Amino acid sequence: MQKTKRLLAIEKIISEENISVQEELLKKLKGKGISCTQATLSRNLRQLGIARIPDGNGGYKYSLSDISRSAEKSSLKLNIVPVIQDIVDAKGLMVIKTIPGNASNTAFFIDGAGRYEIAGTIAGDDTILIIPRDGVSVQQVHTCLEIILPGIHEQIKRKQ
Amino acid sequence: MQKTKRLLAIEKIISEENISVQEELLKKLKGKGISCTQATLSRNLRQLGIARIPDGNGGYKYSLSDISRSAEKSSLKLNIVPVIQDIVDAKGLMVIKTIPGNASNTAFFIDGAGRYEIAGTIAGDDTILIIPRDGVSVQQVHTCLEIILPGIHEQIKRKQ
DNA sequence: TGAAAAAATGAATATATTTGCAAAATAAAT
DNA sequence: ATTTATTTTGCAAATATATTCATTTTTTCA
Repeated sequence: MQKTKRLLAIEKIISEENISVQEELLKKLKGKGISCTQATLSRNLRQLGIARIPDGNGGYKYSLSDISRSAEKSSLKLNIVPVIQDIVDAKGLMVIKTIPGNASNTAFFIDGAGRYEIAGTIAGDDTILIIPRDGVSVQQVHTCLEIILPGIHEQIKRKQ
Repeated sequence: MQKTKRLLAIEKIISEENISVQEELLKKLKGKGISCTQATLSRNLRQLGIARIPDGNGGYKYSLSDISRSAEKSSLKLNIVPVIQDIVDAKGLMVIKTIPGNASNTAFFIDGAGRYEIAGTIAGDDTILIIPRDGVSVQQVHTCLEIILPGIHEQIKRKQ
């Protein structure tokens, strides 16, 4: 799915570089082999909650807006990451293991991020099933998880 | 000072109501007896760090961006303003007098706002020296201070 | 699978925002 | 007080962004 790929790429570029107009972002995307029109970009930015904010220096830059950022900064996240024990891909789905009793908190948090890539989650006591939206690869969901819970993959590696 | 009054009014309106386009804000201002053109408004919004962000509902609204918001919400501000006794310009610098023992808190708060206009501050017990960045006038620092600590000039006037 | 519905997209256009420049207002300096 | 420098402002024009509408693509459902 072209759109998901584009949304991810947009988020990534926005968070790494200073983009001040959409045409600029358009070119960066083209550089990554992703192309669309400015109109589509405008719509995508709105969907992602990305805003054009004053950069404090007389200019502007695109940036995740308060809402999306607050989800990102949430200290909850700090509590969530450590309870995750393992992530296994299976049948195009993703299974997350947590320490006992923590699956539903974690799933709730993941749901709360409102990511496009994730169709839904089901949580038991210590296991969460993540169902990617059709057309979204498990790899894309990994990327997405890393966005929601930075450092998560690194952390799992350490545990193993 | 017309501009300061307008900046304050803009902040207030933005934080109380949902404004989605500048013309709308222009009308609200007119209703309060403050008038300017949309061009000026655009410039003021940039100075204030106010951005047009997706409202999560398919629309847009103006909102203080993260930086200004964190400065604004701080209840610290309410404690800071009253301890300021006087502001005197001297030699292109600015000297702020506080009640005894409060200079360093206040300077810390001002530093925290991360304003471009201010190169740095030095605080004693009841006196702060504010050093404007090269090319920044004392007048600009006044405007900037009013942004960081709304109502501060009004308050000093009252004390005198 | 094939038809119907929904979602995504581009082209062109409408709307909104920003900016260059000159004039006006304000502050600084003599 | 007058002149000089700085800042602010409005106007008009330039840019940038959002939206409409028609079309294509994708999804849903029988």
